[in-house]
Amino acid sequence: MDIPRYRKIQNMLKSKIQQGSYGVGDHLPSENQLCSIFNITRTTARKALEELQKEGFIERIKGKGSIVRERRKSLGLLNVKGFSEAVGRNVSTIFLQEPALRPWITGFPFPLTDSERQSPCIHFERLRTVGEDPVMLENNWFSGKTLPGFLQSGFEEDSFFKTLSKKYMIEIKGSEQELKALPANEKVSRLLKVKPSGPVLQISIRFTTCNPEFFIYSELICNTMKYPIGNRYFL
Amino acid sequence: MDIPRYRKIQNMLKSKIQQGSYGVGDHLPSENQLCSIFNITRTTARKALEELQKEGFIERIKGKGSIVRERRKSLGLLNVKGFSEAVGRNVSTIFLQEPALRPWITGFPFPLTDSERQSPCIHFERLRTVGEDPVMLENNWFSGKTLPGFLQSGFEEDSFFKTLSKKYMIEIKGSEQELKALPANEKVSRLLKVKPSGPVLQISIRFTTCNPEFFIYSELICNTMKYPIGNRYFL
DNA sequence: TAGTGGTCTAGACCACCCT
DNA sequence: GGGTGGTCTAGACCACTAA
Repeated sequence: MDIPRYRKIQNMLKSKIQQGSYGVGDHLPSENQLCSIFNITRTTARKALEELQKEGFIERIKGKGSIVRERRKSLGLLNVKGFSEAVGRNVSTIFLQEPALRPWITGFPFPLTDSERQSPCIHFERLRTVGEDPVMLENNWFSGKTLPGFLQSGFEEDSFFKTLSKKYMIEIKGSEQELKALPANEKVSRLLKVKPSGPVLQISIRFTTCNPEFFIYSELICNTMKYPIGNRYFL
Repeated sequence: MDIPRYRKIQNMLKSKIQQGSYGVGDHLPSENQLCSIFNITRTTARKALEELQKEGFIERIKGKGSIVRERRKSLGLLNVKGFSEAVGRNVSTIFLQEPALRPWITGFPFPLTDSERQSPCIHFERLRTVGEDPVMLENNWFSGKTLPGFLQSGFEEDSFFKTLSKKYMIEIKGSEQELKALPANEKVSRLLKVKPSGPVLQISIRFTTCNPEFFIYSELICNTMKYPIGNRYFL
């Protein structure tokens, strides 16, 4: 395998947290316990836990241990992950435009690379709802050359990011975001059930991936009145 | 000293970047060079560089080196830092309410601890401008018991966070944020020169510090039309 | 081929927390 | 006092980059 050992352990612990095997406030195995369980050194065990801390799943306290954090109810952790990892369960998604080859839009706040400009992009548009409430209008664009067969096959587990990871081995490495409060235009107002010119939050994101020439561009327009956007950061 | 060696090196490199000794695209010393310069092992050198990467100052590329990143023009890196570290130089600050003991406000999205509720808080309000443009209305609250003498003495280098660090040894360890697009009320509209009910971005933040019982609560209201809020995140 | 960052081992000492 | 995470040493092998 070329997946590092710390990442396997990190992913295993993450699934256990997401599935509820570890609840909020629970202690994960300590560094030394991980060492003996997996036959690794503390450096490797630490790395797995540090990554989980960076992702916001746990808090690490000297003398105490690694403790599962409370996940706030807001549309959280927009930093890197997609929608479904962020909120609870009663989330649904409607495709307004199915994935297809389309020209790049202009006016996006991040510059495209030369190689991206040379050919059209794959684009799709989705409306995300929580219960009965439409909450977010989401557009995604990326170079059409990098993901062969993307238009033919569907999403894995309805998740764009899981599809990238499982089918194309593309992992998100980071993101740049730009936040703007805007008045809703007619379309946004209708779809998100905001009154005309009512305030909506526009989040423009450029995701960087393990392929240094492949970026994903997203624009999220959010009705934050009922579901504010949550966000955590650790040093 | 109780400041770890990797942090000293990290801070030294950070100052050099901020002062321009290392420009965008320049290579920082490699891990091995740092080892021999400072007589440390690679673990320590790596830690210093990894922290700079987390803060968004450098990018680390296998086979190439640690390269100073471009800083975007938007009000960047709101994740953890204050205002002055984010934008360029022509930033000014007006106190609308000087620091004083005041009762806690209600309706803040983060719950206060019992110990915080028991006594009034220190609060101040500032208006931040870039050039001629008022850009952000900032309110800060924190427990009045933890920072003796705060009301008597001024800010170091006009920076709240530097004052915390230098006078009280309080370092920011992380933050939780909540983002909302709101219509401007009369006061905000007047101060930020937004039309009445025009959209503004409200960022509510709870900063966690090295003192686990001391939090700083901030509310930023931003006119994002001309200066969007920028944000970076790395895994 | 030499240099870079990424991963990993096998130890060590420390401050801090809890009992 | 025993366990936890935080820091650090002194090595090693690897994949990747650039000359």
